[in-house]
Amino acid sequence: MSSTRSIGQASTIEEVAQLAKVSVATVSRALRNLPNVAEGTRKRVLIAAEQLNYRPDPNASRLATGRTQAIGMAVPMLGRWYFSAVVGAAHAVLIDAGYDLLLFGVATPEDRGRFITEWAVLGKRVDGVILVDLKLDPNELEDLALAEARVGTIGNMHSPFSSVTVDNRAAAAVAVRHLLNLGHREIALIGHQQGDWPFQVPNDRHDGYVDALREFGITARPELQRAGGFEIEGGYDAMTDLLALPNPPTAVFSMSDEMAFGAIKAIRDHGLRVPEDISVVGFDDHEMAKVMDLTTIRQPVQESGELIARQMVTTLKAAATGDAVGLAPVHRQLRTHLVVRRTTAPFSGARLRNG
Amino acid sequence: MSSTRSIGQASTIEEVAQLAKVSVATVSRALRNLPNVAEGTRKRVLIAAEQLNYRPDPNASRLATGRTQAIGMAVPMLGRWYFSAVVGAAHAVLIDAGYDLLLFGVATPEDRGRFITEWAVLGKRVDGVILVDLKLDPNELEDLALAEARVGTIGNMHSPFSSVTVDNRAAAAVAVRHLLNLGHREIALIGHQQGDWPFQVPNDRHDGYVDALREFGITARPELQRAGGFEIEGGYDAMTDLLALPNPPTAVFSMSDEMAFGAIKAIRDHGLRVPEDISVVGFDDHEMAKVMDLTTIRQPVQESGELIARQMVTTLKAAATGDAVGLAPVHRQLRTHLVVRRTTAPFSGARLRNG
DNA sequence: CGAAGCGCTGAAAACGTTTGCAGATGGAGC
DNA sequence: GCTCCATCTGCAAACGTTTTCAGCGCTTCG
Repeated sequence: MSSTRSIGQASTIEEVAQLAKVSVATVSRALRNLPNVAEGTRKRVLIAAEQLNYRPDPNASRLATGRTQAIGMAVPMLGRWYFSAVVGAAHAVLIDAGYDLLLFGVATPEDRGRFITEWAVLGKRVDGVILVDLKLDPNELEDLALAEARVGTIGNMHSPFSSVTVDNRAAAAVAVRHLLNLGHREIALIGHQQGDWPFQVPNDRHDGYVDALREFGITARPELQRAGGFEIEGGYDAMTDLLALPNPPTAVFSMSDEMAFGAIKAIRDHGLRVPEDISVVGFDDHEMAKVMDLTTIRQPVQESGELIARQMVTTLKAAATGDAVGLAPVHRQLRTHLVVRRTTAPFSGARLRNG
Repeated sequence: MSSTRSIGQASTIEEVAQLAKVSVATVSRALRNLPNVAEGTRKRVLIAAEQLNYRPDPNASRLATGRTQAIGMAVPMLGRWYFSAVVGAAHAVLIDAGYDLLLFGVATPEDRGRFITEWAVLGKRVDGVILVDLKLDPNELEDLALAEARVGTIGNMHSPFSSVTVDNRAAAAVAVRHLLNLGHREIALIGHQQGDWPFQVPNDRHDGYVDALREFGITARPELQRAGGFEIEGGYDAMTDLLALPNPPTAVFSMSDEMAFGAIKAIRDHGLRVPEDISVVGFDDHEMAKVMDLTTIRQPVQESGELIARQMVTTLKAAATGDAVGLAPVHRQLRTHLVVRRTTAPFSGARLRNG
């Protein structure tokens, strides 16, 4: 009985060949279901392989073929819900298609550079790379193109590579417009990043915020815009600062639900109520948004991960078969929509004042 | 200016050798900082390598050495906060130590088997494997041992392998005792799993729940124990069921914070208050626990990930240098503690009744 | 009956490293 | 001057696959 599941030593294709009384070439062909091997032979090989519990050494394959059957995923902030959700969804698709998934955390622009040049392009670790919310600079784009890297992106569109995006600018505008329509005029923004920031998404959402305000004849005021680091804590701190303003905002648009959660907590800790005193709208539709009754912009997170993974798989298939048309990048823009829950309410008419 | 960062074609060790006018063997040695290469030579090689932007092909290295410089992480439910936090923490350590991180989602027992035998043991993809919350059966243990696999585990202790754990049973007992001390007697459990379940952790927490009740002379009642799938939704459903009982519980211990969040939502949707009507205590100290004011058991999630990763790195170093004592497994048990917030309160004396 | 074609198989050359072994060089000790 | 040793270097054999090319035996067709 132990014979059926005993693992034994790793065996080589050579041993399988001997046992099946064929050459290694034939074993290789038989196991990969190539044509041109007689049915009887294939069966003998399969039996021998089974008996020896043979598994081809992926490193040898990779060396011989130049293909790795692995794809890399570059992700800023692995701990954030959005990213782990995307990775989880992509993972399922990739494993299913027989690819290994290598994870690469990209916290800083330098990391990103290292990742792209050393790891992805020069280091032959993966057949393709999925970039989540990373904005590439022209040099990096060129490097990747020169290396004929297979790239898919989520969050940003880079025209030479397939992408899955949402219209962050329009979606943010929808969120802010919702607040404006409720009568709010002093609307803060949490998540704004000043200066060079290696991500595009926050910039787009910022633009949407400005757009919506402008429609109502309002110019965005810098003191109402706060960085939040896209974490709960950062949202909390940003909101705390906003509450200390002489004229605190009556509504807040947060670029991520997690920062919104922190903001809500800060508001409550301050003795104020959501939405009666301050309205809050987030972005993501985080799984906790329902629990928190958070009004937010839903974006299809899992679906994005799945789609880009699937796209990557087809791209690689096209590359393998030399199908040029299959290699053309495809860009998909998925829909978002506003989910109104209970953290937003009409402007009461009462303005808060400090000092 | 483009010359400094141009990536160019991947170059082989052969070309570096020619440029530096030495043999490939010397290049190999020089780049790996082996002794026995003259300083002048090493410099020539470094310059040549730099100039050609050379990076060794990892697959060729792996084939030649049998080492992969990669470690695999097996994780059930990639999307759950706990797991992504652990992965994130481990990732940082591993990348830093020069290892690649391969992710492997293990949703079912079959997955786990496939992972262990085919992927980790027979497939030479990784030098070591970190198992998060996976319980191995004796066969799998034996397979891994036979293959001399380097294994580290989080959540469960398997004596032949290094581990980082917490005392789930004792910690759960602390949580339930907290409720008992507040006067609660009808205490429900969310997260209980019936039948064969491939994870140990829930079983331990279940035992702790039973332990604490027994100390107070209470026998755990099956109808108060509900599975919750360790997700928000599951917690919501479980709580909804509990609320429909003729005599609903006055307090709930949830095996994870996420299920606790769902439970709280269910209680509120039912028109009841937390903690006035029902107390809730969770497990994890999820980053949202603070926002939700959830009383919970804090466990050192990031620290666990870091520690097991570090342990893996030292184990592999020991294996490489043939240091037998360094290979001995080390088991670390980290402390948990109860964080009392505001979802627990003394039993009011009023029992809820349905029907 | 010979040539051509087809289906199957095997020999051997890649793929790009690492490493055991031996050789070359030069200095120290006698 | 010779031996010995230490230091450095190169040759060539691995590592375990894939893939090209040629060859073999049969059938088919002219």
